[in-house]
Amino acid sequence: MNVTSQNYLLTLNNQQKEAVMHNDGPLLILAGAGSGKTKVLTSRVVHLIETQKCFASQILCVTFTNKAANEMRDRILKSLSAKSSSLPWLGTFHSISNKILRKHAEAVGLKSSFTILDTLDQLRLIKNIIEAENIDIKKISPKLVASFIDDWKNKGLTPNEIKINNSNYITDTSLKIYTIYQNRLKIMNCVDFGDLILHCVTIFKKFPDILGIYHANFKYILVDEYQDTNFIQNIWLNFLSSKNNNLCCVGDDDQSIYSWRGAEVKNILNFDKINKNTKVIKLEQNYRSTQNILDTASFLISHNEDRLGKKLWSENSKGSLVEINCYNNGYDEAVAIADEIEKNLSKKTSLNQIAILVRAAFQTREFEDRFIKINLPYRVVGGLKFYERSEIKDAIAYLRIVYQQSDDLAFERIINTPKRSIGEATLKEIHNISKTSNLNLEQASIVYCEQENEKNKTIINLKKIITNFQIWRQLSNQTSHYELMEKVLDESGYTTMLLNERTPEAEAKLENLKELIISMKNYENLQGFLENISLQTSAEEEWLGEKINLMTIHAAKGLEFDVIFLPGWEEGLFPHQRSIDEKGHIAIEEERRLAYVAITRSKKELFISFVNNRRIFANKKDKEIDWMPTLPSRFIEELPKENINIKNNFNNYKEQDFDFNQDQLIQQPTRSPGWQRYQKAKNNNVILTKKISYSNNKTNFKVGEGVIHEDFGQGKVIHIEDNKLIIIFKKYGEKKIIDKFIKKINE
DNA sequence: TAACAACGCTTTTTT
DNA sequence: AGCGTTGTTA
Repeated sequence: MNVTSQNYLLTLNNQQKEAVMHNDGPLLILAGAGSGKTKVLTSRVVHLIETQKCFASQILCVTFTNKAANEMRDRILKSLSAKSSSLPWLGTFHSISNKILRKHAEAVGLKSSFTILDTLDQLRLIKNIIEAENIDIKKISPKLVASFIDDWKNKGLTPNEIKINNSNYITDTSLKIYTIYQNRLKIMNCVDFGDLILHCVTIFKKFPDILGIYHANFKYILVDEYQDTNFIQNIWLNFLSSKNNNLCCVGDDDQSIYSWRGAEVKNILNFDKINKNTKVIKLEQNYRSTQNILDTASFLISHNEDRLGKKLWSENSKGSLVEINCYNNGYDEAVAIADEIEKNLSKKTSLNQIAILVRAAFQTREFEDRFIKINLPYRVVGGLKFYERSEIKDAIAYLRIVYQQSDDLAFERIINTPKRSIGEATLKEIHNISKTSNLNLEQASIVYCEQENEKNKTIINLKKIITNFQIWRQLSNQTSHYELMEKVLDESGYTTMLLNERTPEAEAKLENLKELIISMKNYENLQGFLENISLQTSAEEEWLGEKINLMTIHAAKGLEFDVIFLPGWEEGLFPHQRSIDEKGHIAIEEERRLAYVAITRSKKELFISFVNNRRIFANKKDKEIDWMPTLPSRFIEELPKENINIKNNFNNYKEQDFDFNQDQLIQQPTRSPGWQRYQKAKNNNVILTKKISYSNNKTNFKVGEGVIHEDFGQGKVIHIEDNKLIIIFKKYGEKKIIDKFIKKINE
């Protein structure tokens, strides 16, 4: 080994170096935010290859997102001295499972050509089953069933392994649907996301010889974002690592933000207990953020009880204080943030280094509107998923049915798009034939056509499209997949349909289809394209050009920017009411971790803001705007005051008597709700958002005590922090309220 | 019976 | 604001 080949070691600190050079045996790296986690992982892979511990093809490296996988691949390949290496087993849990499952599909009763259903396909299938089984859709929604099925799969449970404890209509019906759902998937030769992992585990369990192949191949296993693995993913890992025991996991319990998807923090908390002789290395030096940002994040996360605890430190400069802003409404907030970017930041910072991170995807809209208006370029990251657009899904559905006749979901999707007079009633007939004669929908359609009057318009159209399927199927063996796509779009009438619409939307769709055809050229053939498309969340994300980044906090995980804006820190939005309702305390801790992730994305400057009135959605009918008066997020109060600077924009408006009339875009005949709220607050002495209290007063309320609140009615105290009470109200669920607005119930 | 228009209900986070 | 469901028309 020569010296130059060890360049990757030069810039590492001692802990990082120890992690990179660790030889065999289980290794757990607890890596705080910004501590060089990716660098350690990539360096370790490079180290293993350069020191000839194994070949590149013998390393299994698992990430959660394609983005992370791509970045890691780039970085590793750049550092390797032998440029010819490739990393065939670097990818997401799902993409690697896909690869494994294609090789051994028969072992679980599938054909290697199986199709991967996305969430929308999944919902459609569930809905079909609900209809076919005559279950009342009003009693149980497909979404709910889907979440049950996902939960079960995340726990590694197949339908016959499930034992329902507290049996009720919802769980029983969901289980019944789950059973049918799995059968339908098998018949259609389809899998969903959960199946990719679960089928692999089933294979590992049932076929030791197959598992042996992977034991022999995977000398080292590395896992990124380990805190977000769920039960079944962990089992998956344990199977694969059980022979060599060279499992290296990197994670941060404070950044666990996917429990709603089944992630179990206990995987990381118990790692060293389950894997004997685990070496644990903590990376606690932060290289990313300024002191102020880091302190803010650390102080906030210290409010969580359930954590391993790390002491992040940094040699970086103090930097500027974290700015806290308060605005009247979401529109003002968007205007102010756009102004800040336009006037102050765009001169010294690249727009690419600025990001606005939101709790919920819909929040980006207000910013988009503003940016369009003042002509600031932006990109929404992860927002509009290319392959989930309806026209793209339609196009792919055509290819799916051509590729695989059994794909009933694809058949149903496009059989009447464009319109061919094949309506609901016809489809129902076809379904009946399919069910009684055990045929797929295409075969059933042929039977149906023979039964019916051949002069019927519907029958003529149906015959025609099925003939087309057959012609295209022939053609798919002779022409390239992208030429086939072009032909299918033209001959099916899809292109004509869009052309006839003559709307800007239709034109955009045509453009997207062109883009699809171009991107198809990246795949070798039809099979390669269809096998991978469902796992590809976005077409080559457009990171080109100078643009402001808009995304959800979840999507920002693993990324960093010079300047971060965090709007919408309001109770109900962040922390999100729905998560509070569903899981209470545990959810608050997860929301807090989410806030921690958000803050720690920032390298230099951080702006947090909240508004007094959040617009929910516009009601078209009476053109009134629905407003929700909001309180600042409890997380605002949990920030360390010596690191933040509260800029009170609220006061400016108060001097103008808090009148919203200068707000030109929202013209309202009456006083705005914000004004009304202000008046009410003034009279009732209710908490005003401008007064952010840091008092440490102790309260004389007790946990468990019954209380009453003017607006929220009766409730019970379930948690106390200083003078702030968390109360479950009978009607409004959990809220956090300062004690002086609460009365004891018997007073 | 299919296509089109009007109504109305919902919005967390994702491979 | 966008989609699915329901109601109306051809």
